[in-house]
Amino acid sequence: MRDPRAEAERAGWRNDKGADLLSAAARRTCGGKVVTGPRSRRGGGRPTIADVARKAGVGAITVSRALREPGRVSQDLRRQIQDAVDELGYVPDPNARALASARAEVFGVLVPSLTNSVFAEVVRGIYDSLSDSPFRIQLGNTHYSGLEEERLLQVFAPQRPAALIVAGIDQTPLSRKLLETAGCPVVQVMETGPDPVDMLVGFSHFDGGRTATEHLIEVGCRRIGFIGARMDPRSQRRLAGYRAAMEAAGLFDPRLVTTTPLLSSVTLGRELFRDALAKMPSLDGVFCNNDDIALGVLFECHRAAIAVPKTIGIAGFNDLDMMQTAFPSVTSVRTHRYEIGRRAVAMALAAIAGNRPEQRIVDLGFELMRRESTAR
Amino acid sequence: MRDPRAEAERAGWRNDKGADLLSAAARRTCGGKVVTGPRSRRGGGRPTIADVARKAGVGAITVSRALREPGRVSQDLRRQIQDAVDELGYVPDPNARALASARAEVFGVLVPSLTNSVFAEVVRGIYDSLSDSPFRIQLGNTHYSGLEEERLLQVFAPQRPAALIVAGIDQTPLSRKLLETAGCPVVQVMETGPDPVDMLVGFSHFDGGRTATEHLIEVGCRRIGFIGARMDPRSQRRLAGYRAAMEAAGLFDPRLVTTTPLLSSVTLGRELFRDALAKMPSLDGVFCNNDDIALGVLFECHRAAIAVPKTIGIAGFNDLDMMQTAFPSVTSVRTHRYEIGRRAVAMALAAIAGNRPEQRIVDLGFELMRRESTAR
DNA sequence: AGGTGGAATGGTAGCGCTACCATTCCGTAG
DNA sequence: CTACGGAATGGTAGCGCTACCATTCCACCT
Repeated sequence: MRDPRAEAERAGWRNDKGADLLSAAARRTCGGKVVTGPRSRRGGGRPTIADVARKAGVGAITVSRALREPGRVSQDLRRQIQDAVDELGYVPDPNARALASARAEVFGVLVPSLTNSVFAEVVRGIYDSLSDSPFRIQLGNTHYSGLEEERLLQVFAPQRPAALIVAGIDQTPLSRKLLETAGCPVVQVMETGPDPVDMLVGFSHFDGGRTATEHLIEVGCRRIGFIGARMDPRSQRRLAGYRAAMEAAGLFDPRLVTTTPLLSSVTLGRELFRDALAKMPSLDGVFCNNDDIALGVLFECHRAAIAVPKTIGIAGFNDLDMMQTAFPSVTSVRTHRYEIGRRAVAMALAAIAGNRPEQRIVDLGFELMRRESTAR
Repeated sequence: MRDPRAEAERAGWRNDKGADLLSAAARRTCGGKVVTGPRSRRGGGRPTIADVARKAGVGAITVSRALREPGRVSQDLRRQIQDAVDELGYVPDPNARALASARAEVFGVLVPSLTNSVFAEVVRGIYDSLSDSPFRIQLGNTHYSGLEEERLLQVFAPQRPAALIVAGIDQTPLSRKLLETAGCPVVQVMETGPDPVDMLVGFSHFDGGRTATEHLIEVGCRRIGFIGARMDPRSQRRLAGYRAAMEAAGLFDPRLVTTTPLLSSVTLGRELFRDALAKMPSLDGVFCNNDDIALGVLFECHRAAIAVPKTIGIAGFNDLDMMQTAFPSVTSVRTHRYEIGRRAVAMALAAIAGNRPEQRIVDLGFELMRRESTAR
């Protein structure tokens, strides 16, 4: 199974010194002076655009054009060049291309978490939308940190990406400046707001939080707790929506709110719910910051034999698949994560192509999924 | 808030024709002949290594060395150069660097899914391990398809990545050849096996499946079903482990096995469990391909008032956080996904540095977490 | 004093591609 | 018939960096 040639190649990069000695030995000397031939192909022997041009009997630049703007090359040459490309197995070097054109075919994507399934789905939408394009994706994990976001933008910008997609609208001033001066389309995602850096696709977390809370009030809950983890700006807005609904109904009480900066998880949801109950045993509803928390609440209700929705109504946020299957099924605010990713890419591609979307701010909304957990 | 200069810059790339006209207007003519000065900085005015060299009063190559191999430059110059770098805000251009050195500071990472939290955690381990290194990450989603994996490898290879990390050991022959001839360290992850392309970090899915099944047998289950979705090679090996344990105990019956090629989800787990029960109502245990499925089974048991573990014991795979919090808590095979990502990077970095790990195959094992769902 | 070897630094020549012209060749208008 | 303009193609000169030598300088030996 093992290919000895490949093995030898691997040995090459294992130790650069070894490789140096080899090439030194292979060097020719002539009359005491060292004469070096043309530098041996560092690229590992892959064909270059010049090889294709030679084979097709045209200039290198024509090959370049045939590949990038086929319309500008006559059909005959185009076919000839394509044949040469196929025969040689030529693949353009993206690094050389980026250097020469001062523009890399890369989308920079910054998300606060790779494991939070909400962002994972946005990222999946982005990947799926770009899989047939020449664009690669450079993904960065900001860990919900503005400073980390700044750092990553400073790493991404020098690569001159074709577009940048970032989560949220609460960039630090430096991050915002980096985005503004990146010289490429920028799409902020997952939220909505009046003043995007460039383009924006998302929905209103405030409205989502308010809608879910209003629903709990409608079905007869009165002492409705808010349980939230990792209170990032989006969670804060959901909390604000909750608060607005509660205040409008004259039901708000700060003791109803239980939050933590810790990263969200089902287990943490259970613990926070226990804290909330200890603080306020008469709770008859909870709006959870997200579905992980809601699931933790649901499990604790099972464990403590608290009837859902009879004793306590539960509403979550995001509508993960499991919420419809849970027992009882859990009311949640469905958000269109995958579609946000797709839309962000579509807008960026349009801008790159020169026709920016007329609508710079796209609100994809949300949908309240009423289920058993609030059916009272 | 809006910076008009940035706005203008954006207008520039909106329409290349516009930019062309601008620069054409700025071109000087002299005696009827068009004279172009040195090509205007396409890079957008960012400082280059030559600017730093000039400022520091040294050769460009010395700056390059000071940045990449500080040990080979005297301390005086090093400081001088660092000052110039700081003052100019110089950041090396990764594209130029990759072109000149025929080696990009990029890790190529191929996973079958971005939303499956198992791979998300591997990816997180990889990102966290590389966040302080100069290496970037190029992530590819194979969608559990061998052909897609081939396609992505053909995209990645021309970029001459510093290392490749791929999920699984079941590459197609072409993919395997691409990996072998990539000329960089290759780490296969998530599984173990005798014949890696280069290096390997993972665990035995067969043993995991067998161990979970043996545990169900030990606690007294006899008619133990296997429920699995998206039967990728790893799922197949878990199934094989299940089968081995069942056959060893004289309990195997093909009607106990319920699988589907559909993508795994909690909802699908519930449906498959209903199918399994319809086929075999006397089921007294289930080993689930993964925790999503197990959760679906658990919810269906709640809904159908099937006592867990009394009537049916449930075991899952991967031990997601929620399994310990579920009610009843669910027995699962804990796998070390994050650590696999970290270890893969550590091995690749060691190989890049020239000292390949003595151990090319690392088995990180797994741990059976016995919980209420099998406490009979 | 001359030789030797190593450390520090620099010059040159590309890496593979594309921007920016220049050139050629046609069809059409004058 | 010539001038003109546009379409198709090519040549040249880099993009910003690093590999590969060459050079310098010094300590240390013989």
